Amino acid sequence: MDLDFIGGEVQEGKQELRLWLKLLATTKLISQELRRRLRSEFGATLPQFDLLAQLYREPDGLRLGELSKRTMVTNGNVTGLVERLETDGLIRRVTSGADRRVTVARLTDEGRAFFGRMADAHEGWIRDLMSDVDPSTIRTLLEDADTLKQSARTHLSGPEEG
Amino acid sequence: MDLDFIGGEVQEGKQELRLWLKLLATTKLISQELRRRLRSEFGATLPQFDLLAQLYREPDGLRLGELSKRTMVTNGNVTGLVERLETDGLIRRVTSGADRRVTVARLTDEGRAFFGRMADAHEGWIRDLMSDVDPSTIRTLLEDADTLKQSARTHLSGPEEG
DNA sequence: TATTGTTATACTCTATAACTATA
DNA sequence: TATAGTTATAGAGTATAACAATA
Repeated sequence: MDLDFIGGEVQEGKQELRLWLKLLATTKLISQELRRRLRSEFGATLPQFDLLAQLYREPDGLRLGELSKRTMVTNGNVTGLVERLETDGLIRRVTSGADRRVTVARLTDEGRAFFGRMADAHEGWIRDLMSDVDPSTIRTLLEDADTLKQSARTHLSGPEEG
Repeated sequence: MDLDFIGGEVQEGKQELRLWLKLLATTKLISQELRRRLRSEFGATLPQFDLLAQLYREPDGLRLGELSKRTMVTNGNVTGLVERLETDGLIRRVTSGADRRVTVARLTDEGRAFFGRMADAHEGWIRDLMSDVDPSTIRTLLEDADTLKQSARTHLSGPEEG
């Protein structure tokens, strides 16, 4: 509320805003490119890719609620996403024996193979898009982005657990 | 293409992917929070906020094509966005006298006042969400994110100019 | 009563392409 | 012919809330 200047140059409070706008523009640029390629080469969307990636790491599958948390997609919308992927034969839903309210989704063999191919291509695209950024900057960004994420998570308004 | 190890620890090629996933998760987390607050407190969406921000900086307004480039929204979709905002009385479209194909959008007085309030709140939310990140990290992130953006822009597949 | 997942709804965004009018 | 913007359309994502089955 008092003075916001450092060396008379920049308003400190504005730096956060500038950073956010930059981050938003950057991820939007990259996201659009990846979306375009995912669609044209694999007929997939980014949320679908994200959901499959979560299942790829979990051979035993995940409960839909857990999938919802990890992908940051609401329960209701996860149902829709999962349905489309199941229709495509990439994943399968199984009702748990222990607690019959619980549904577990897991990749089918076809889904696993398909995601493997897609993830390889995706990784190449990312590497290509970042090819002018040197490794030390990549590492720094990774760390700093993590710090940022933690900070944001701490200051969410909703009843998040973290 | 040869060896991908640094100190035997991490595959270098994977770091880019890790960074991307982290960035995506972070911006998604923050975006969702901002979207929630923009909607509940101002009845606005993020793309609308972005579009208004562009016009806020340009008192003389912007041609729709230019607005489309800056917001990274296609021409056709800019029309829809602009129409909603015009209906709300926040912006106005004027056909250029010189070249009658050209339409210029600019903020109304009401739109300017409204965006001013919204931007203030928005800036506060950002500052709050980033409050655990120290200023030097903010600056580093800003620079590195810019490097990343430039790299991505250079390696887009489409016929982009930059 | 609380939890898990589904259904329903309304709105917005996204992508593509065909179209109109100007130039 | 090329450009600026509009219209049309289809498909997904997003948010909210009500609901059914199960615990």
